[in-house]
Amino acid sequence: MEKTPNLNEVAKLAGVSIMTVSRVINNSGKVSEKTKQKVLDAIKEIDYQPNMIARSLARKKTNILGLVIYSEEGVHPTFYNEIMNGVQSGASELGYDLLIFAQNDEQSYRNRIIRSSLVDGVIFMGIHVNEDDIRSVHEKGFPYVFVGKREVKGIEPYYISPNYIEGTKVATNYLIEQGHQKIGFIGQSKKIAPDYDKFLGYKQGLKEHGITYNEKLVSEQSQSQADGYNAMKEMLKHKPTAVMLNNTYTTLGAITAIKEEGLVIPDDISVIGFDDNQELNQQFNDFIGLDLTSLQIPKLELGKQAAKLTISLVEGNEHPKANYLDLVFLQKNSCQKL
Amino acid sequence: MEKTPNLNEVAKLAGVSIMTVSRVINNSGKVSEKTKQKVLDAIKEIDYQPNMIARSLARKKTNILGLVIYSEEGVHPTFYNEIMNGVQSGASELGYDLLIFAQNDEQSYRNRIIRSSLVDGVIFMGIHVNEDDIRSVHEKGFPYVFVGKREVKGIEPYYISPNYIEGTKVATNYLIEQGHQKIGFIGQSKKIAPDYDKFLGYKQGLKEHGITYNEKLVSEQSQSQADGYNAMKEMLKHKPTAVMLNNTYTTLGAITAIKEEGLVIPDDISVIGFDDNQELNQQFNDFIGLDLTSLQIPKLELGKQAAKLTISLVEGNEHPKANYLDLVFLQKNSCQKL
DNA sequence: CTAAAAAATGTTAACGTTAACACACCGAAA
DNA sequence: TTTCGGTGTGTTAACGTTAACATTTTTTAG
Repeated sequence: MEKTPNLNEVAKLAGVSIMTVSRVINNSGKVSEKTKQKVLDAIKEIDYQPNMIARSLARKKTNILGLVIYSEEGVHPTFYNEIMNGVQSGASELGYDLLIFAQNDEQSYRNRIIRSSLVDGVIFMGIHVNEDDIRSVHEKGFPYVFVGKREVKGIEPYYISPNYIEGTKVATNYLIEQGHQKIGFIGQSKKIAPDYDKFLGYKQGLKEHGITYNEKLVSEQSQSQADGYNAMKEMLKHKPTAVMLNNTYTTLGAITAIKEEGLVIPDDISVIGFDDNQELNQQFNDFIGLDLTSLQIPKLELGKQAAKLTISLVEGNEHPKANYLDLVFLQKNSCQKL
Repeated sequence: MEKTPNLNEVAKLAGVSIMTVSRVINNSGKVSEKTKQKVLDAIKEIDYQPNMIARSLARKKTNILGLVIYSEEGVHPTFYNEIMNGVQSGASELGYDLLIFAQNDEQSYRNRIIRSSLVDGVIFMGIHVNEDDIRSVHEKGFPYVFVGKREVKGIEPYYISPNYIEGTKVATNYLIEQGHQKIGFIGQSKKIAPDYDKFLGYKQGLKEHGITYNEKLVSEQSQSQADGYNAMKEMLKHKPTAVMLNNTYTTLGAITAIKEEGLVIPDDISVIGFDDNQELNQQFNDFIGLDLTSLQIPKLELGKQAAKLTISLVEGNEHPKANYLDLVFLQKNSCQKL
């Protein structure tokens, strides 16, 4: 590997002190136009690039964000990956780089990374984030942000989350306005906070229109296609005219069940899904030739906002602890109709 | 933010010099058992963590790998994301961290990152990698590895790639052994190297068994479900008993076409797909209730190997320029039968 | 018991940058 | 003319670690 030039060599070439070069590079302090030009020429001539490590050491700031991903069985990695792309993009826009950690790292990243001055702030992603990790970071006053709504005993953490409640409420209202009265909901899981929020929004929507909540039209099964299928099979006995689902996977299962019963979407029943996995959803829509109405989670934007919030905290700004990102409710007529 | 302790404070507390502490931390040089214990106690007491930035500066090595992702229109991000997970994991296993760059970064990462001493090596991922970027890195003797087979004029780069040719050859042989003679291939694109390799393997397989290559049974359409659908529609006129496809998307399209013609998989026609997107593939299999035989791209392993190769280069080892990773050929009987 | 070798520890100077302060120099106001 | 304030530049000491060498202490061999 070729040796990279440093400030000293630039300074020598330009016939100035290294501080002057540093000032030119950082656009800080006063430098005469003439000197500036000399320095710029020298930099160009030897193709100088500032050493980020040395800079970080001197500034006590790396301009790097850590992204900790707690992936786990049963959670589809695609979901996090898409958010990660957003985080990367958001960080990049503000001149920050992104360092990735995964929970499965052998050594505890907790000390290795966060406390080793490698990153200025950290973003946590995933459901089962280790509470000790959080406490450890929190106590040091280290800037951190969660992706997704989060409660930790004794700590009020910063988080940014899609507004699931608002999303399903809007969708429910929409269905009701279309004339639906018997609207089902599949995927209410008390264990999974986002799923429970989706359920709450659904309930609120019903309430706003004075529609009585009917337990028979709600299912707790919330994970897989099989869940969606079973739930739908059962629910169809009670003749809903529309159904809302908590994610892409249950939706697939539900559709199978609906078809099996000889019902047609949207003529016999309207379906609104939740796009956890946009690519899957789209490919699937192509395949079945349906253009399902669905609630979109703006994952890219979510990631971006998470990055920006973290950076803002790093830079010492104040923010509310809870931050919500509105969902985009996609209206595709082909799939609701009474 | 709380001030983090440094070597000096540990040294003072333990009553030794900072070098002794450093030696204990790095397990280098000789330290008596007694002193070692004192130092360890001190480290524990003040919860000391080495400062990675300072260490990097002193060692002139960051133990960070850069991953540059050239994502682009038409390429499904899931594919790269899965590889990335592998890269992260492989790097982590060897004590390296991973810094992510995306092509859409405003500033040219080329100088900003790779040449700023932030990373020890870099992995390029994506089809349209900028040749100038490569040349720039290459000339400095900076360690870099491609994911995917790569040719760059005047440069012989390191790359690690799935062995597509071998994969489709094995699959073709398998089909022939099952008794198939009229085997179609969809997705031969001269523009996309992996797709062309897949085609080559198919052709080799035929040749090895003395089966005449029939142009009518090969289609160049290679991207979307629509491509797969159209190609299959056309090809079915020539009555293949089996068909091989280049990716998950074309496979979905082809299946639609097959069903439309009233044919049954695997009774009337055998199908072998290529799993670009494992999650999609699996969800899809669940949905249609078929267990398609398919060629799996070991993306996680591919990423891991890319990381390991890069690190090995960083550490000064020699390697062949081209490195192939064998595909796993999944045999699921339910989908081939004459 | 002594010299030499080996082991344990310490000192100093990097690594490449920036922060903080110091110092010239020049024009303007008193 | 003196003094002040600004502007442009330089000097020095961090930042926290490790490499290289230096020194002290302990062990071993004769």
